[in-house]
Amino acid sequence: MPELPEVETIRIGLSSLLPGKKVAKVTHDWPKSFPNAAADVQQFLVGAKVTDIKRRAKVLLIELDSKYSLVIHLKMTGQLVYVRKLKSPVTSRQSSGKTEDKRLETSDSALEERFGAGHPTSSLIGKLPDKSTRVTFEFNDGSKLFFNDQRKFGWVRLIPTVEVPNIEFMKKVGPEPLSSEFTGSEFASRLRRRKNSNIKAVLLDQTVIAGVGNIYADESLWGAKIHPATLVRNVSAQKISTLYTALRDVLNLSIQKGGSTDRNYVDAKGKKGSYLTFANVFRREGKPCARCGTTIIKTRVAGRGTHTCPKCQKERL
DNA sequence: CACTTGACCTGTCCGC
DNA sequence: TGCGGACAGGTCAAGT
Repeated sequence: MPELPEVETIRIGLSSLLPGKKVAKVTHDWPKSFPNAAADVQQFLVGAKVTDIKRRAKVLLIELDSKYSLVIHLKMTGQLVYVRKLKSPVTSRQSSGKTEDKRLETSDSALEERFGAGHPTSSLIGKLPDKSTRVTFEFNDGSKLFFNDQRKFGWVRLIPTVEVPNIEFMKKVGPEPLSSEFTGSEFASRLRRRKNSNIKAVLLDQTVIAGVGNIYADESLWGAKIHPATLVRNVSAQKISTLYTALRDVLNLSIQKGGSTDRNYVDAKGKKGSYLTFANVFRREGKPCARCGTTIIKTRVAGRGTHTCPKCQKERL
């Protein structure tokens, strides 16, 4: 579920938390989640300082002063949650100097200050690590970054920063839809390469456009009043132009709202995103369309659960 | 080559 | 209540 807006929200969060911190220790429990050789981790990660956090498509890049980068894909259920050590350990009557208070402070307390306990924007995160924690990065100040991934589809790689553009995914991934160089005409010409596919499958294809997943495909198609199963060759130039704008609008709005939390997604501080309260079709089956009041339905297109307004988005194959 | 489907995983929900 | 199966949906490999 982390799509472009969710990964971008995490990037923004980590950018205010990690740069300058030095990696002290790394542990992991699931080899596929972080397959790098232990020797590389020791040589290029432990002791390295974070210099910058970047994003390309749905991939997060944590750059290090060792000239290596952590390349992270959250796939469906991945989370990157940063927690710092409690500033003032709870006082204990036990003999001093024996056991340090090792509890970590998630952002729950700050959230509860703002919203109250149990508020819908409160954290999904309990005590960390938990059973979904795959990799733990510990920094020299005692703070930690947890890579959690219930379904184990996500991964972390440590590779030389100069090699990042050469990995297979980076070589074939399409342009960033929110980049200022990404024009409506480029959008149209890239879509047209796949004229015999349905338009939803093409939006989801990362080699066509980067970063769009199921949520924003459905939302943008509703915005442009296009049925997701429509073959690209049957979509008018006018509609594609409308879709270009609708897609950028929903991505921008979602970044503003901290992304979409459907099930697992949380930002770098463990906080949910609120975009779905603004969504027009995604997870709104059975509810009225905001434009015409017709009941939103859920079907299957391109192998995915697909949400549409049957009146606004006429099927036209 | 263009395009579609299955595999990778675990947790949750639904029907019997 | 327990149990099997469908479902969630990003990406790559394998299929048509």
